[in-house]
Amino acid sequence: MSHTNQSGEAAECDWESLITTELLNFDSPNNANTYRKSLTPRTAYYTSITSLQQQFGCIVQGEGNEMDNPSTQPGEGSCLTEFAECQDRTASSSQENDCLGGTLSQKTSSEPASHMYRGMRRRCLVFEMVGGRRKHLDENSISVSPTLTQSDGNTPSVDKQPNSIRTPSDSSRCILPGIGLHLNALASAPKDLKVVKHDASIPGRLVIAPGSTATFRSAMADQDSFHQPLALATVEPDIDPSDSGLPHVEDPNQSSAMVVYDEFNQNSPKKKRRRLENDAEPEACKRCNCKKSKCLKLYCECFAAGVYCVEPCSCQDCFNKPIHEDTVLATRKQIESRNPLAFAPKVIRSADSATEDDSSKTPASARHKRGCNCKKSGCLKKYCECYQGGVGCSINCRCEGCKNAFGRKDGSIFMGLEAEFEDDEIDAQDRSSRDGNKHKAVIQNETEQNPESAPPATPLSFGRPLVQRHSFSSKKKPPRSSLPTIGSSSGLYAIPGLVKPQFLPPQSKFDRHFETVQEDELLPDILQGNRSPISGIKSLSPNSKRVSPPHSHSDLGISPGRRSSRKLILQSIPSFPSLTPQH
DNA sequence: GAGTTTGAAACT
DNA sequence: CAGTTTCAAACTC
Repeated sequence: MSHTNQSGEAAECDWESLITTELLNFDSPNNANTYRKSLTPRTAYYTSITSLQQQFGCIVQGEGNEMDNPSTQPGEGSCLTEFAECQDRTASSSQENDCLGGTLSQKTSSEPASHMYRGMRRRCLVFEMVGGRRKHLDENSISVSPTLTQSDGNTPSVDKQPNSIRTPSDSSRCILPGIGLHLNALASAPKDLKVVKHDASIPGRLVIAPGSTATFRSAMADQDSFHQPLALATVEPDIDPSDSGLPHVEDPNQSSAMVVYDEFNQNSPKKKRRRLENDAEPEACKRCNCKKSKCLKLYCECFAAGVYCVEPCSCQDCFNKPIHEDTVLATRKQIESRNPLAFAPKVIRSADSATEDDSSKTPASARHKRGCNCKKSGCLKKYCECYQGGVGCSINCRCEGCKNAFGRKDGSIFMGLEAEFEDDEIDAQDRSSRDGNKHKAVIQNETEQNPESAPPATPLSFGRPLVQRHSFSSKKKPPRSSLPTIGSSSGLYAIPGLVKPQFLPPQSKFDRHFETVQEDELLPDILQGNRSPISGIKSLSPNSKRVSPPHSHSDLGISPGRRSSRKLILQSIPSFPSLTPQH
């Protein structure tokens, strides 16, 4: 939706133009070869490209027939359909938002596997587009790998992407756009849709989503400006792959599907990095600074995020590049063999968080998968993965002296609320440190508070950025109004089930540009249908207890006993007007 | 910008 | 599984 705006069609036109141009570039044999080169072995990769092409082609041509491909894989078909609708709507320039949120949710019924993939669709309009395009390719006798197909289902919403891509003036085509979870983080956020400005420094990135079922390649076609950025975004399944029926993406192929991004980034990492830092929107992409790991270990944020290192990185001896795809994949596989969840999102968002009501956004809705092990930071600094991910600590955490503003491990689930009271306990020091981290969060608040205005906007709010979202006022502890926000952060993660927190860029980076994505958009059907108890402050459905298994109490960071208390707390909170958009 | 702190990742 | 080392981000000055 980001691309849609008040300007309505005008904007759309620009977008199309841009895309068209990029597409052409991409299509050119030379360019195509370039991209294929590194991925050639990988069907997925190829597919991705194809998808990309299709995507753009679709946009350019304005085709709406993607829909006629119901037979495609579950996620895909629906995606196409939705996408088509979105396009239509967009064309009419009237309901961009619907596209993202309404459309997706509404369409579900028509889809075969809709139930399963619904969540995915929401998150990935972009992918949907891809899917559509893919279909196209198929017609053109281009084989699409299954992997890709799956990917499509997860594709991020097109709406958002377009914006990012489209910025007319943007030199950077960073496609941050879409990104899957991981990408999200990278790409994300930063882009203020309205200001659609891309950080040139963030050329395309390869995103390898470990578990991602969907891979999206944004075509940042403009290679010139982007240094060949082919961004591929992969989205992870909202739910456990097994649940969705989607294969876990450990498949190398899938991994391979990445954005092929540039090989040009290698020069002067420091300069690049510096440039990025100074850049107005440095936050756009993740950048590492690895010196010894060759960017082939989880120490490397890029690698861990499933993306290739890019120009902005200051890494040394980096192997996390398309040219070393095989190495990357092999390493990745090795790591996964050791720990299958190594590349899985670290933050698990509980179902409830996805509630549509802003009020329902609870901080506790998401929790770190493994929990942190902080000893000295009090879980108040980004050293803490929980804190960094914008989620509260849970019983899974082994932290000491937990003061996580998003929720303490001891059970203070609802930071927002409790924070008010508990914060008192927090010494000034803690606060200051917290404030420092959240300095920019405040800005975000407005956006969150007016999700509707912003949401569509976020081209990709995907991503890590959530942290930022938890904005407390920079100067104070989290205001009540912010409570929801806190919770929402998790919501930002596109996937209700899984998110990649680790990639959340520093808050500071995101805050500014961050645009809210409605959680519900991302919320999988399952979650919606069955809201966890926590789900909603406002709405506690009878089914509230039917929480999806994955979201155990532990996930929520609440012990069974605590659950009830938490619930009470939430319920006690009527609603947060500020957070609840009134339109 | 350099140095320190921190905690995850990796290793033993 | 626990302890130690390595690593790079986060943070401080």
